[in-house]
Amino acid sequence: MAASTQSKRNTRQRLVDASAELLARQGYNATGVKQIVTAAQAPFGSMYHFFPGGKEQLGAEAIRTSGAVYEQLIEAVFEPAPDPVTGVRLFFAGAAAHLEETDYADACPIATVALEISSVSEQMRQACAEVFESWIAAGSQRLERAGVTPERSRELITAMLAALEGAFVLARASRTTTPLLVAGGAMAAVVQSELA
Amino acid sequence: MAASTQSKRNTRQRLVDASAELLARQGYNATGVKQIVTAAQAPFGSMYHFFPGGKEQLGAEAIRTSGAVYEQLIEAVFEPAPDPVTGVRLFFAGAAAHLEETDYADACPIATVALEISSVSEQMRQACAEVFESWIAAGSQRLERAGVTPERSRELITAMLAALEGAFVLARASRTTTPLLVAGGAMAAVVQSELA
DNA sequence: CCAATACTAGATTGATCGCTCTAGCGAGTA
DNA sequence: TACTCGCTAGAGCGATCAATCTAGTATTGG
Repeated sequence: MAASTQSKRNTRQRLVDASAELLARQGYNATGVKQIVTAAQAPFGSMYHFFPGGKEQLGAEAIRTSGAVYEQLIEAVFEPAPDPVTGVRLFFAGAAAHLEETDYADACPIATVALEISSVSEQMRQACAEVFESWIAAGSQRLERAGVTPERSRELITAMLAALEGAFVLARASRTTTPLLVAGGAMAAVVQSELA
Repeated sequence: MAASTQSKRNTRQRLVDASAELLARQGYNATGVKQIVTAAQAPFGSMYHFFPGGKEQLGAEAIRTSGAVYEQLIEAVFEPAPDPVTGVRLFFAGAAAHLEETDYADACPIATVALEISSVSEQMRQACAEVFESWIAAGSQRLERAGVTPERSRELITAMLAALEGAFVLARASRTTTPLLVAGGAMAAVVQSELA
């Protein structure tokens, strides 16, 4: 029974993980169900066994998983920073480095899907919205600890996330990391003046 | 000859215009060739007559056209502003209003395509990059006239465009205009401190 | 008026899409 | 051993994809 549950978890989880990666790199429409099960090394039949809602259900779960993983990642990057301002800089610089290392493939794991699908699938749109919301909430807490009011923290983090997402768009199109560095600089200045 | 050239221009142009609109709303992968010719009320055969490079060539041209149209639009929105700071605010507020009016369908005409396709089609990626570049160049000129150095203008406009694009992503996912308003406020502050 | 060219028209192709379906495997229970 | 049931396995469905192909109609220059 333990082994059975284990293998079940594995197959299911492999499907979600493979989806998360493919969705991040190619978006929703360009990713086929067949491609997902192949990448996950999962049997085709299992996909509709675990996800009777089909591609959409699997996609929504993959988005939420990506969201949770990246929330941890955000925390990890901010943690070693001595203050919020250098934290912001480090964060954008880290994103730039990672983007370049992956040949401009790994940007935001859900942005492409969010743009593609928000007007088509309410289920997927909601998943994306929840992930963004959780990121904003996590970031806000961090700023509040630095002495910023809750409302203002939320505004600043929302603006920061927007700058990050947009910089990813520009960076992927231009194959340059400058948008990330420049946007990071601008947002660092905003946070700076807020703390002063 | 005049009539012939006219009709030729019309059919070709209708294909480009219809593509531009569909690409903006649905992205590249979700937009079918059949859907384009139907929307353009153009004969299917004409599409491959005018665009032997197929969907990709038509897409690239549509992106460039959208870019040119929106560049005019940007200028028009900034024109009546008394100073750059209120110009920024007006711009983001206008984008928010328009997004809401179109039920969150009309955001950036090329962002979705840029994210979807930048890692797949070099031709399309380049078209998107050129459009972003032209927007940045146009915006920079405007800031330079307010007394900011060319390099700094470029940086500020790049950050502003990033904030705008990212705010669109968040706004479409959350079906809220607050990301646009908040990002606009943050960028207005940045420009403000630059001019002071 | 005729030949050449530009454009229209849509049937058709092969590939791929998401998904359903039936059949059977294998581990746990009685 | 028999039975159940979670899961595997993949053939195959109808639909749709981008693109090609052959005919055809206008329009043009000679």
